Amino acid sequence: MNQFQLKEEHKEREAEIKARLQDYKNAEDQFYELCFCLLTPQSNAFRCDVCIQELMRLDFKHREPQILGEILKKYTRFHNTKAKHLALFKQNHEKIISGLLTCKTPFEKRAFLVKNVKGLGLKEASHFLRNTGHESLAILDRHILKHLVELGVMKRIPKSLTHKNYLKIEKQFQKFSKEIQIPIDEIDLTLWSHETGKVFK
DNA sequence: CAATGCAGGTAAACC
DNA sequence: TGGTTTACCTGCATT
Repeated sequence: MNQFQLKEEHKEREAEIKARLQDYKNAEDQFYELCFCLLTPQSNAFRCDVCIQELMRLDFKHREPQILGEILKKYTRFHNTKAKHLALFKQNHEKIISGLLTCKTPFEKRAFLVKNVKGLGLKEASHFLRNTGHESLAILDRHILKHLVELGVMKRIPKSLTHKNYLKIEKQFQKFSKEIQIPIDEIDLTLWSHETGKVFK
C-alpha cells in the first residue's frame, strides 16, 4: 500500500466511510461501545460485535454478570481477564461516562479513560473515542503501524509500543494526515477496508 | 491430519 | 525511573 493507492481507495470508499463516521457521531450506546473496545484486543472485531449483541439481548447493562466469562469464551481470547474488565467497568460506568463530559479535548478524554478504565489502553481508548464521533486520535495497532511504515510515515515499527512511542507516532501520523488532506479517522477506515474488504469498526 | 501462524493489546512483573 | 518481557488464552485458517 503506497500513498497513491491510499488516495485511490479512500476516494473509492469516501461516501461509505463518511456515512459510517456519521453513524458514530449519532453515537448509539456508549456503554456497549466501550464494552466492545474492551473485548477487541487480539480478537476478531466481527465476533466481538456479535458478542456485544448477545450481551445487549441479556441486558448486561442492568443485570449481574454471573456467567459472563462463559459468554465471552465463545467469541474472544482472554475471556477471564476481559470478563473482569467488563464487570469492573459496569460497576463504574456512570462515573466514567459523566467524567468524560468534564474533559474538554479528545486528548483529555483519552487520558481520563486510560487512567480510569482498567483494560483500556491508548489504542482502545482512541478506538472508543473514534467510534463515538471524535476525530484526529490515532488508533495504532499492528496493521496500521505496518501501513504507516509502507506509507513512509516512519522508518520502522518500534520494538515496543510504549506510551511515549505511541504519542510520538501519533504526531507523525497527524502530520501525514494533514499533508495528504485526509482526516486520520478516514485513513484508518480506508486501511481497514483494504485489509478486510469492509468498512466496519 | 498435524503443525504452524496469527488475531484491531494491556497490565503487571521484571530488571 | 522507565524500557522490555511475560501472562492472559483459544479458535480458526493455512500449509
